[in-house]
Amino acid sequence: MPKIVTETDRLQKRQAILDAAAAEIARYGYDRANVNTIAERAGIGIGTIYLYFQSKEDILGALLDSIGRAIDDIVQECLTQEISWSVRLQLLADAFVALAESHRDYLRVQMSALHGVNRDLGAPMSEWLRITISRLTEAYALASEQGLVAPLPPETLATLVFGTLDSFVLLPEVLSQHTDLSRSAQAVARVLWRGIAPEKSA
Amino acid sequence: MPKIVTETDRLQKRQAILDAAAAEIARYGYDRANVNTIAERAGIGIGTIYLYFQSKEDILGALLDSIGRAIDDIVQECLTQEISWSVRLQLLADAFVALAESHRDYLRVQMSALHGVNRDLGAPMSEWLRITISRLTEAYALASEQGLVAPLPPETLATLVFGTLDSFVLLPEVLSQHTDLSRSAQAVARVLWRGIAPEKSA
Amino acid sequence: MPKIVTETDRLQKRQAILDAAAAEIARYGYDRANVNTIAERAGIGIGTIYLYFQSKEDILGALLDSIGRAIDDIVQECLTQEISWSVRLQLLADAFVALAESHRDYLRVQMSALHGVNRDLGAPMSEWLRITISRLTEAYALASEQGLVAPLPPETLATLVFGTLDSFVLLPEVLSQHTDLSRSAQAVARVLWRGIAPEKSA
Amino acid sequence: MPKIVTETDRLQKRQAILDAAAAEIARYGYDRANVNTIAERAGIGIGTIYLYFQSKEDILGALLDSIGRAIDDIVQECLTQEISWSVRLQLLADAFVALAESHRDYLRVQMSALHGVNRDLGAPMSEWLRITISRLTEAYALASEQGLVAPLPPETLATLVFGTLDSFVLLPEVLSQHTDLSRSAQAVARVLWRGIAPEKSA
DNA sequence: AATGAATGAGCTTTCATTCAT
DNA sequence: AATGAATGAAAGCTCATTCAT
Repeated sequence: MPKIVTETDRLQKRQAILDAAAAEIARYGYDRANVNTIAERAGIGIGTIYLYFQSKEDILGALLDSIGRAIDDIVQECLTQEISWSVRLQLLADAFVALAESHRDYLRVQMSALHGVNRDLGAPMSEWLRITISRLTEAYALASEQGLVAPLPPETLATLVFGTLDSFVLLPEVLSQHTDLSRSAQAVARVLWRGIAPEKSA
Repeated sequence: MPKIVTETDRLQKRQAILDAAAAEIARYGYDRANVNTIAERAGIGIGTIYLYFQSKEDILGALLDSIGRAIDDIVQECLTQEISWSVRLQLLADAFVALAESHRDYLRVQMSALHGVNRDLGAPMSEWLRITISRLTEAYALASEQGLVAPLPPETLATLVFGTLDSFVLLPEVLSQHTDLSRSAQAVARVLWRGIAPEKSA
Repeated sequence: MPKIVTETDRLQKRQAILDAAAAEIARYGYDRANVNTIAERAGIGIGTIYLYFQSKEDILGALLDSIGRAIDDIVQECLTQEISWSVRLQLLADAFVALAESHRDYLRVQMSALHGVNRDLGAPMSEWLRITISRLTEAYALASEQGLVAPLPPETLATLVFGTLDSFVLLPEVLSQHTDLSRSAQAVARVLWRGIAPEKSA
Repeated sequence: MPKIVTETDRLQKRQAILDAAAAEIARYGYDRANVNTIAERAGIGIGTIYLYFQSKEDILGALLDSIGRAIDDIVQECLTQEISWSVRLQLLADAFVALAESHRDYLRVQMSALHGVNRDLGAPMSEWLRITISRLTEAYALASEQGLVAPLPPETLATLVFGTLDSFVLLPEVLSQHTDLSRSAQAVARVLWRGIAPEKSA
């Protein structure tokens, strides 16, 4: 009779590995994150890691997939709702703050992949990024046609949204400042909205 | 009789090492950049590197110092001039584009340090960042008092400027898009200006 | 109430493990043969292997014992019969061919142990080898006394018989040649017989 | 001025590594031979091994190439000389004994590759084997046409020569017997000659 | 009796750094 | 000053074995 291991158990352990990996990679970067340490953090043996993931790179892939999907969900959710773009931006900023507070390590891993590691390792991330950006671009184009927002080249939109929103989590950490993210989010959302609001003149 | 090596020679060789290192780190990330390859690229022997730098980390430090100073120079230059903030933002964006085009590798190294590697390694960079940001913040605060721009929490300003401007170089590369940076810069500068322009007094 | 497992069941399962192990070791060599794969091939769980054998090394021991005994049986059978040495050699060669065709994997494992792995692991095999060789040597000495064969140092006999007969299976495989073993056996037996036939008394 | 390392130095060090590797592989088999131990035996650092060889497998390749070429040289030398096949066999046997005494480890490595390790690792060896065997076969066929030796299928010849000659070194070791190889060689050469001598009857 | 998830010792290989020349 | 052969710590990964079920 085999040891009974429920699917839930498996998923929990898998998640424990991912969390431990995210913490290590966030702190030391992908290359310096040590698989032994990750196992230790996750409270399991080294070999066990390789029962759940094919390789260290595979772990990174899973992390990037997870955070990439989370961000895309947020964006999708914000775009789906029938609200003004002013509110939408606010919602988006708030959701980013929430994500930053619940999954700060994951967000830092994404950043790390975006800039710090070998390009091909970041593939799972840039796939999501492309999806999310095209989602944003499409919605924005529609709103622009309806005169709800000022027209904007698509790449500018992406730059604004990702460049700005991602910087929330990051800069305060790098500068060792302790900022109130929520307050900061409101300010940024307001600036962005004023920046993209349609021209008032008739 | 020791070979006479002029100060100029030394500086040229040092610069060759830095350029080679920037290229390697930009391509592979700090950890995977190979000191042997850097030496080869720079056209010198491996041992020679260690006559100019204490360690690989020291090279990174010098790179970050160099790019950090360059950015600070740009910002300082932009803030010094007696121009409207609308023009100033445009100038700043253009200067970033110019930097991205002349020192793309250095900029990518900065990004890599900002997100991808061990916090300690990024120290030389965050020092410059702090200097530059406080310079910006101060100037902005003054402008805000004079009613030239809308009031804004300092951390929001930093987020906007760095988050947005850094994203110029980056996102197109990650998404494998070929964008016209200059055009994009103009759009972003305009949006930023509209975002921070003072409320029109009725 | 413990499950009733007949002795036959045990032996069948044991044999299944041995066959699977022989196949794996023949293909990959002892060290690279994977116990997991062996279990899978045998259609049982990994843990079960260790109910039948103490260790991987123990499995190898059993294999070597099995093939060693089989070869000794063949030699003993050939030596027991009342036939001329000319026919005896032919019989021996044919029996080797039959063994090679029915138990090729086992034979390859023996070879692997003879040359490829740690000396200690080969102990169960060299024991049988010694027995078989002394059996051969003894019979040959008797025949030599009776003038049925030319006198020969014992180690030469062993070299000839084992060196030659073992090569049947092997060389064609290594050289990726497809040979008709039976025909080859006849030729070798003839050469050997001519080689050891007694000097014709003038 | 670079450290002057002569080609001779390089070759000596390379040879030291090969000798150490041969000793380790001969004792423990390829898979269990430890690269660290090989380096230690060779009196160098671990990293140095990888300045001379690409990988562990590459070392094995060099060993097999070396012993394969040595054997081929012996066979070629024996076949080139204008002597009777009776003497030729004697010469061959003696040369094998000499090789066995000067390069026993190499010979055991060859055996190990022939039987013990994954087939593809043995590629460099079977190439030489094919060359040597076709050399032998060709020469034998010619002699056979001239009536100097009895006709024999080519694969039988290969079996006899390699199977027999290789067994010299091996069996005594496996059986832990101390044999006088030279005396044994003579006996075997004689038997082989009688076995392949042309039929006397007109 | 049977299972297979879990383990961790041990392996090969890389690469920043040193130092004799 | 300049070199590059030599080094060895440290890393990711495998797989024989155990043991709770």
